[in-house]
Amino acid sequence: MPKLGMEPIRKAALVKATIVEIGRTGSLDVTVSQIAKRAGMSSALAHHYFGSKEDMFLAAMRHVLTLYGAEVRGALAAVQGPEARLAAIVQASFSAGNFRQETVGAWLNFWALAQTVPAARRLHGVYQRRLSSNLRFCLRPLIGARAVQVADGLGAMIDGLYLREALRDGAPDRAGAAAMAMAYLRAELAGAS
Amino acid sequence: MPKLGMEPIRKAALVKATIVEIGRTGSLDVTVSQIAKRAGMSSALAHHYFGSKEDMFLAAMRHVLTLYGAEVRGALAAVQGPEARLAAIVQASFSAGNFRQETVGAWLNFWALAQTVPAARRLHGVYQRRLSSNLRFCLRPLIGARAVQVADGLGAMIDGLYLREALRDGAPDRAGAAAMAMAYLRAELAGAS
DNA sequence: GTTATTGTTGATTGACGAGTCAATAAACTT
DNA sequence: AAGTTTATTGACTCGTCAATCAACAATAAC
Repeated sequence: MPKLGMEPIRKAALVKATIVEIGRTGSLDVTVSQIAKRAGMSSALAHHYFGSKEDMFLAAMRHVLTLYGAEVRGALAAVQGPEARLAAIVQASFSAGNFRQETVGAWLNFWALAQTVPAARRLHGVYQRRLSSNLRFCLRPLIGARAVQVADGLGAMIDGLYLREALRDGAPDRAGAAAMAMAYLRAELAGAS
Repeated sequence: MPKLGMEPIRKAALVKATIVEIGRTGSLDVTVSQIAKRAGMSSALAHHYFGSKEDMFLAAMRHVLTLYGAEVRGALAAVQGPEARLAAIVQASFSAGNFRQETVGAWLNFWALAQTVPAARRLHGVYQRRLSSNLRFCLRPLIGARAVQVADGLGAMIDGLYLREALRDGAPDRAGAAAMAMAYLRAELAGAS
């Protein structure tokens, strides 16, 4: 019973299933069959829409990064003033949407993927630079030249908190992670040496 | 020409080769043959000494963690006073021995491994707790109850800096990474709210 | 010098998984 | 209604790789 216009629906389902499956098993060694099954179709169909497994991974990574970017942009649109905007970025980074077990697990594996697959590395680079630029933009009026370093530091801390979340036993601690990043920020803003 | 007493030598060679090969390819998808070849023996011999590939990975991870732990312990033995000891831990974390491309690449993949393999997760947990405990011990006399949070924060930042190192293009920046961690520390120690 | 014990490998097995293909079926086109 | 395009899958190919095995070599033990 082939309805037309399935392509976007199936692709979206596959992307979602890829993220879930990677997050669930905590590994990039998921088979196309597993993903396809979770998305409710045959592996052949998955290959039909995405040429290869790598394409599926890249689409999934792009999706995760897009969601994150959208959340940050949304949060930024709602507030004004450098401090509030910084807080918004941090909050978005640890929002309920992004900072869940499966997504964080996927992140960790995408990082590993970026080590090997050039396209993944490029993708990661784009988003890292975008975040860095956002942070610098907010920090500059507050601490001038030190903005560059603090932006890098905050970025590293956020990544580190994601990493630790992925390896934590027990429930995710969004509030704790966000508080930790904010504490760092407050400390760096206070000591304006 | 079988000389006796080969076991420890071969095992050590395999462990080293495992780390190099994982770091070089940036992935856990290295074949036993690749590792064995780099260690100068047949894959069958590798299986003879380590029962399975997973055992090889675990031994390699254990080795990396042991080296790191030894470096920290060595650095701690040389200095006294909380501030100096904290600086020593940070320095050791970014020492030339630990903070090189291939080792950092291996770390990232071990993190991914810890997501899936319980033994790897336990191993990682042990070392994370040990580091955390070391940091808290130094921080307590300086900032009291806040020591717990700052120790966690510093740990996350160090992990984050490792992560970013693994995905950086270009030469490693030990000094920069260490400076960033120290800046965080200084900021948190200064604002003793 | 015969019998373990340890070291070593080439060849083989067995499983698994990515990607292809041929076939079927429904929907749109003209 | 004949032809084209899109959707869909079961079956198949082909390669890879972890793990095993059978055999051989050298040293030690008795």
